[in-house]
Amino acid sequence: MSDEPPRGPYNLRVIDNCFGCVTREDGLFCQLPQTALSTLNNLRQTSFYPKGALLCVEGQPTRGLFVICSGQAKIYVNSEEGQSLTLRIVEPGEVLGLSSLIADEPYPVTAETLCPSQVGFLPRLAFLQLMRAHPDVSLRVAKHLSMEVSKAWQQTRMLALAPDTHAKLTQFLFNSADKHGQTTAEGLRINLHMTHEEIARNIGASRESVSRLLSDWKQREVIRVSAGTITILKPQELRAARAAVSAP
Amino acid sequence: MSDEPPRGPYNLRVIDNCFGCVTREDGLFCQLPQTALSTLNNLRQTSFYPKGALLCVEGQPTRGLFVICSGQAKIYVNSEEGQSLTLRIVEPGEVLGLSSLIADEPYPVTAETLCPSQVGFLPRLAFLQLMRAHPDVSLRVAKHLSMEVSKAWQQTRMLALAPDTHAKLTQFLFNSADKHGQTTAEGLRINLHMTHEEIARNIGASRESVSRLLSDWKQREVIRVSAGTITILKPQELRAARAAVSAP
DNA sequence: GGGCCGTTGTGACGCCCGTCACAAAAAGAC
DNA sequence: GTCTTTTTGTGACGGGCGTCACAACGGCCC
Repeated sequence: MSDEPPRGPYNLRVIDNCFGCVTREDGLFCQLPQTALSTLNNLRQTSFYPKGALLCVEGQPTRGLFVICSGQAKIYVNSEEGQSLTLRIVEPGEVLGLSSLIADEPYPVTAETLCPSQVGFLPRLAFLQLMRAHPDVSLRVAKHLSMEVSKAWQQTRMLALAPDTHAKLTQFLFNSADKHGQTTAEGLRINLHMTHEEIARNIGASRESVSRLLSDWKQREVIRVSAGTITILKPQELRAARAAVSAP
Repeated sequence: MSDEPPRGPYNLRVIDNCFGCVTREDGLFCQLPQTALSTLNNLRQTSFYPKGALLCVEGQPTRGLFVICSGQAKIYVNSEEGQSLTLRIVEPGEVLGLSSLIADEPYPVTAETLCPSQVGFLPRLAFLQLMRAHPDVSLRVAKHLSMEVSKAWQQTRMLALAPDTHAKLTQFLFNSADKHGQTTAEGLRINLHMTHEEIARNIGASRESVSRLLSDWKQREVIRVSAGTITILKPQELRAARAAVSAP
């Protein structure tokens, strides 16, 4: 179509200022006074990254704040043994690196784009000045960080308190459903474009365990799997899980 | 001594205002302008709790912010199966409940005093007003929350990325050493007034595993244990651990 | 000192799950 | 289409660790 707006690198739809960006109502920078938003818009630099680009690397000094305008990024940490644990997927409108920027610490995690993405960047000092100049920004930052704390504890809870892999995978599916799920006649449909390997990294388990559990559930018709989506047919049976396993 | 100040309940030394309290340089409320500190001092209520008192309970609405003036509290979460995981020990000068207050969520954790403690309390709304009135407070809150985020991720990392219990216990000892440790001629001395059971809860392991590991290390003279203190005699051997186990 | 209770030390057992190995299937590349 | 690479499905194996069980030890209060 000739009236389509021009596309940027990687054929991404370009988001060229912060004013019209209403990706999320609860984003860090949404609903700020016009003056703050305007300053913000002048400060920001925008870049386009291919899939697999590293936005920041664990241990490197915090240069600034990233805002995912479009696309997705995953944040993860690596153990000495080489295995990695995915902590969170950052969606459009969300920010990345806020806590380490303010605490003045190195990035505690690595962030990698999952698909071609447009990413805004705010240099560290500029952002700190913005915070000082606009108390509203500080308040929003505080609120945002609170949500991060809450998510972090939830994650810890999920990983450490789950009695077994089964519970973790179940939890993971329901969490994903909360984010990208939709209720259909059949059941809860989840758009999950992840390999078993990636799921395994999210819950701190091995790829084989994930495969085994999923195929077991498929056989028992608790879930249905098809190209990138998982449908939970019997949610209650999934939760009951442990009892079902010990039954004959 | 007759010139000792009078003691409060539980024979605690009473801290009766925020001005002289210099427990920590990096506390949430330290180094604030006098006006903010003064408002703060007027708002706060102080209570004394015995050992084992629950300051807040997981899932309950957030009533306000706690400040540990003296004593200690542990924060923990419970799994459905009844086992609990200790997330952190809150020391004098630190606060508790900040993130859920700002995010306007229920307390995500339970907090319990570990010994008789003096605890300050700031009601939710009063604190939010204070934040709005004093941008400095917002900034400090943001900084504080950043540190909480960083601690939370570290914890997650420790719990989920450790290959085995050995690694977790080792990590736990070195973390404790960073907090309460002192270097002596023998080695790194740690003041740990915790039972094996409590340690186990900190690292998400069973009491027996902790006992077994510690007594193994005692026999091999890697550590020395005496009434409430553990001394690490051979730090490098502790870290090497896994290799040593598979050796004949 | 004796009794009681909380803590610690250890053995036995079993199961979950991580690892290795390899085959089947699916998805791209050309 | 064929070839290659990635993803998925399963079997076998073994080790770590959680659980149960019980004994030994120590502190504390009468």
